[in-house]
Parts: sequence; structure tokens; C-alpha cells
Amino acid sequence: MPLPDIAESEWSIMEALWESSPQTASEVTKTLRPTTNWAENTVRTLLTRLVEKGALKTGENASGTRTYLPAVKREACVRAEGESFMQRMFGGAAKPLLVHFAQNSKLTAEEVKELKKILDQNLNS
Amino acid sequence: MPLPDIAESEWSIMEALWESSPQTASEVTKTLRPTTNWAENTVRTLLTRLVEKGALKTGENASGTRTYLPAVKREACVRAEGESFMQRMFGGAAKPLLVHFAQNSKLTAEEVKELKKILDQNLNS
DNA sequence: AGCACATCACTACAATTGTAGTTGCCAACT
DNA sequence: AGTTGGCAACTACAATTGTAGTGATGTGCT
Repeated sequence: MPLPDIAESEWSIMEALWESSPQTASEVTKTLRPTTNWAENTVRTLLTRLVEKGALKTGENASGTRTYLPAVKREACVRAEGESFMQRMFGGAAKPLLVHFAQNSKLTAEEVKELKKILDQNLNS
Repeated sequence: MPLPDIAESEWSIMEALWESSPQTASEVTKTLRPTTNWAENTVRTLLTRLVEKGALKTGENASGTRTYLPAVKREACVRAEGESFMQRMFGGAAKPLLVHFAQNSKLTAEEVKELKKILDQNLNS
């Protein structure tokens, strides 16, 4: 089963649930309210679609209200999206992608140090 | 005028024209045929939409047939898409993005060396 | 003159996405 | 018992995307 295809606003929902789950629909709504200001029905629609897509599962809490929780791992989704992005923008090659972001971002000396270490680890693996 | 929003299949068209322009609709179709196998009308639709979006401009060739050429720079589009991707997947932070791709890609020693150099340049700028 | 072909402009149409509204049901409060 | 409020199910609806088809027009070839 290939990973479900998660649209942009659906990502906000997933992030909320990867961050903390299970949550009921109204909990998710409250969690996202500050950033998105979505109506509760909007959140419910997105939750339902994500369940249909197989990205979320449902359960019940103590009071019998339905809860939602991730059915796929965040890291796997990030990898898949990353692959597809790299494909579209850089023909699938990692180096030009890394060059692009290395050049277009401001990084602290500390971060640069860490990244270099990770690049080295990449080699010995 | 913010950069036009270029959909996935539209990217194929743009790539063809960034690669070589101007081209007529049928030239673009032939250019992409091997990879996409799109009907000429499909290509024409995409070309028209991209012109409406302001991503392409039109001209004429010697025989009076319409030609298409980019109205926006590839690098600018890549930057914009990259920004938005980084936002969605990594909350807008460059380091975790770089970590992710540094860890999930196979790189040659040579590439790692180049990347480290670029990271250093990033700092002195 | 008539036909074949390329080009263009329009139209088509289902799936996905963003963003809700409406209705029905059940349980608790007054 | 009637009303209020949460939850769930279903419906809505325009914009965007993917993928063409149809019809009109011009232009050269026979």
C-alpha cells in the first residue's frame, strides 16, 4: 500500500496528530485554531478524508467520542514527499537540492558544524 | 506580482522551455513525448494555462506560428517552491531539511566535499 | 478547385482540494 | 418533557488539475 497522498491543508491536521494523539475532532480544531482559524466542520471534513485515504485511524475515548490517530509515520511521509519534491525540482538528484538549500538559507556556525558532521556520517554508512 | 503557482504537470512544460526556448506547441509536444506521451492538445492546454498564469510569454516564429518562452526564471520558481516545501515539511527551518536530505541520500565522497565547501561559503557571506 | 494537415480557440469532464453549511440524533440540563 | 449542545453524516460548491475532444480556419499540395 503506497503511502497516501496528503494535501497541503491536510498536513496541518496530520502534524497536530503526530504531535499528540489520539485527539477528538474538536480537540484538533482547538489545537489548530490559533494557526488556521478553521471551522470545526472543516476540520471534520479533512479528518474524514484522511481516514478514507488511510492516513488516519479512529478510536474512541472514555466518553465514547471518536478519536483520531495517525496510521502512517511522519518520517515515512516526509521521505515520500521529499522524494517527489526532489524529483520535480532537481530531476531526482540529491546534490543539487542540498546545494540549493545550503546556499539559500542562513545558518549559524553551529548548524553548519552539525551538518558537516552528518555529511560525514552519511559516508561511513 | 507574486510568482505564478505551477502545478506538477505544468512543471514538465516549464522545464522543456527553460531548457530550450522559444518552442512552438508541437515542438514542446515532441520534446516531451518520450517522457510524458501527452496528446498535443494536452500540451496546448497546459501552455495556455501557463500563459494565463503569467509563467510563459508568447512570440511568433518565422512562419508565423506561435511560440512559447518562459516569463519567469527557473531559479526564482525553484526558490519559491522550495520555500513552501520547507514550510510545509519542516516548519520553515532549513537545518532539519538539510539534515533530512543529507541522511536520506547516498552521496559520493566528492559530493560531500563540495557540499561542505558550500556550507562554509554560506557562513562568510 | 478541393482536400489534407497544422494551428487555434473552445469545450468537456471527473478527481481533488479548500472551506464550509444542513440535518439528524442523543444525552444532559432546566 | 422540551430545549440546548455536541457529534456524526451528508451535502455543497467553486477552483484547480489532469487529460483530452471538437470545430473553425488557413494554407499548401495535387
